[in-house]
Amino acid sequence: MRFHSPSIQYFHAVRRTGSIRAAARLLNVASSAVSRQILKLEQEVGSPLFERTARGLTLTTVGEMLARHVMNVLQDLDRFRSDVASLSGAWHGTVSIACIESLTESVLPDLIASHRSRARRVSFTTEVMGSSDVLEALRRGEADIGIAIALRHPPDLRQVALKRFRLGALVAREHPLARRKTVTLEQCLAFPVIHALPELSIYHLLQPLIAQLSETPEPAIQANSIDLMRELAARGVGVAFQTQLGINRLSREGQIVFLPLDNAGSPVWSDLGIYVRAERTLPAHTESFLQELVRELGERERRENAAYPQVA
Amino acid sequence: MRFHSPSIQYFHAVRRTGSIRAAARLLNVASSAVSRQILKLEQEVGSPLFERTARGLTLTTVGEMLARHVMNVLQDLDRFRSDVASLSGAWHGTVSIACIESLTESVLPDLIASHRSRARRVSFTTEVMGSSDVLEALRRGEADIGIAIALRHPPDLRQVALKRFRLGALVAREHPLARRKTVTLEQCLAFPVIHALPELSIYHLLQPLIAQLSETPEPAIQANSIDLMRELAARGVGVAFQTQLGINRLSREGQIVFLPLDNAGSPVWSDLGIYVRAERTLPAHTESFLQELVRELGERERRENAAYPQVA
DNA sequence: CATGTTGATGCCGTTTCGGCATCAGCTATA
DNA sequence: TATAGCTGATGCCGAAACGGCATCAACATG
Repeated sequence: MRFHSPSIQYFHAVRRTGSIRAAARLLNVASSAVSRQILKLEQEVGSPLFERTARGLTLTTVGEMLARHVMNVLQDLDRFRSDVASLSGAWHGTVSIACIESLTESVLPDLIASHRSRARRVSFTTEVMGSSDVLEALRRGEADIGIAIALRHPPDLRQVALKRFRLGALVAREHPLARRKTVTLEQCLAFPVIHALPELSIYHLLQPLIAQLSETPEPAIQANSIDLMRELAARGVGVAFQTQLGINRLSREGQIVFLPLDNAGSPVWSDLGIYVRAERTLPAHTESFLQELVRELGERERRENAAYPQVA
Repeated sequence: MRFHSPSIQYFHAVRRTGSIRAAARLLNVASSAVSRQILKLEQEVGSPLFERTARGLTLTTVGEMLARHVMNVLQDLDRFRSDVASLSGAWHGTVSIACIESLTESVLPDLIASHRSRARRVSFTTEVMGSSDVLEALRRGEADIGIAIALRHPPDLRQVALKRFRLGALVAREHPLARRKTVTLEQCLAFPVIHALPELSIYHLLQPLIAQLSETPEPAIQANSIDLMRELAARGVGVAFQTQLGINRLSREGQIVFLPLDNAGSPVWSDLGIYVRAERTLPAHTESFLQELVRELGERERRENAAYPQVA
C-alpha cells in the first residue's frame, strides 16, 4: 500500500537521517536514486530544500515547510491504513508514546496492561525523556502521544488535556516529618534533601521557591532519575520532591509517605499536559488509548484532590 | 509542483466526476491511463474503491476512506504551496466560500471588497446554496469556508463560530405594523404574508410556530429567494420574515422596516454557523479572511443586540 | 598528505506510464 | 427490439521515469 511518490518517502527519510546515503541504506536503494529524487523535488518546488554541508543535509525554511506537509501526509496515510484494517475486523497498530519519567511507575504500566487485555493486537512503543524532548519528538512525528510538564507548547502541538498534581515531599516511614499532614520547604531543608538536577522539570518548579529563602540549603544529594530519588527517599537517605503519581506502589505498601508541599499557605502545583500533533487525525486505536489516558489522569487528579483537600 | 503520484490525483478527479472518461477529459489524458491507475490503486489497497455501474463509478466504503485521505493530502498541499508563495513576498490564492443567501446583500460584499483592497492578489469564489448543501460542499472539499444555518454538523466539519440573529418581520415603511417595536406571529398573519418555501431554512424555523397557532393562515405568496421576498416586502406586497442581515441597504434608506419577532414573550433566533473541514489546516490567506468573517459577524450580532435589547 | 566521508552525475538496463485502438456490457431511444 | 451512445477494461507499443553501478569533486579528519 505505497501509493505516494517515492520523492516524499525519500525526502522523509533524508530529513530524519540528515544524510542521503544514510537514507538510502534505510530504504534499501542506491544513494543516487535518493539524491536524484531530492534534486527533482527541489526543482519542482523551485527552491532548495536542504543546505548541503560536508557532514550531511540540513533543512532550509522551505524544506521545513515541506517536512510539515510530508509529515501530515504520511501520518494521515497511517490513519487511513488503520481505518481500512479496522474495517476488516482486526484492530491493530502501534501507539507510540513519549513521556516523562513520573508516569512509568504506575500510570502507564497500568493503562497499557489494561488496554492490551482488551485489544491484544495493539502494540506500544514508549520512550522516556525530558519535557522539552517530548514536545520535540511529537513535532518530528516520532511519537503519537506526548505527556510532559505543561510548558508553553508550540502552536503545531495540541494540548488535549491539562491535569494538575500537587508537588510534595517524599520521606521514609520513620522520618521525623512523616507524621505531618503537609510540610513547607523550610521544614524540609532542615533535613538532608535529594535534589533534582536541572534536566528534570521538578528542578525548575522548586528552584524559584528555594531562591526566595534566606538560608542557603546545605549540600545534598542530586540526581536526574525520579526512580532513584524515590528509592533513596524510601531508604531514609533524605527528602525527595515529586508528585504522587510516581509512588503509588511504595506508598500503598506504607514504605514511603507523601507530604503535600505548602508554600506560603498555597499548594505547589505540577501541571501535566497531554499533547498530540495539531495537524493530524489520530488512528482509531490511538485515539481510543488517548481517551483512556485522559480519563485515567483525570481520575487520579480527582482522587488526589479528595485525599488532600485544598484550603483555597 | 506536482510531487504526488498520479494515482491520487486521478482518483480525486474520478471521485469528483463520477466517471473515468470524464476524469480523463478533465486531466487531459487518455481514459486508459486513468483506468489503469485506479486499478493499480485498488490492487495496492487490496479492496475495490469504486462500484462500477453502467452510468459511472460510485465510491465504496473503502473508497470513501481513501477519498478522505486524498482530500486531506491535496488540501494540505494547497496550504503548503500557499505558505511557500507567501514566503517569497506575494500573497496570493483563492478563497472559496459556500454560503446561504442571507449573506449576499451586505456581509459578504462588504467583507470581500474590504479584503481585496488590502490583499489584491487574493481572489474569491462564492457560491450560494442551501444550508445542507453548504455542509456537503465543505465535506466534498469544494469550498474552504461555509456559512449556513447552524444545524447539527457532521463530525468531519468544525464549527468555527456560532452567531445568533433575531428573526423578524419585514414590512414596507407605510405598512400598518411599521410603527411597532416588535410583532408577534399572530399580528403578522392578519396581513398578507410572504412565506418561504421549504428549501429555505426560514421555513423550518417558522413552521413549528405557525403550526401552534389556532387559526389557519390565509393563502399568501411563497418564494424561495430571500432577495425576492425582501423586495416584495419593500413594495408593500406583504410581510416577509428573515434576519436583519439581508436588509442593510434598504433599511438604511428607510424603505423597509425590521420588526423583531416575539413568540410568547421570547425572541425567535436564527443561528448562523461558520464551518470549515475539521481535518485541515487552512492556508494563511484563507485563515486571515476567516478571522475577518468571524469578527464581522460577531460585530453585527453585537450591534443588533444593542439595537433590539432582549428582555430576558 | 592520505583516507574516509559526503552529495552529484553519466551511463545503461528495467520498470512504469500513457496513447491508440478495440472489446464487452449496459441504457436510452426510436 | 434494434440501434446508437455511453461506460470501463485490455493488448500493444513507444516514451519517459526510475534505480543501480561506477566515478568525480569537495570537504573533514587523522
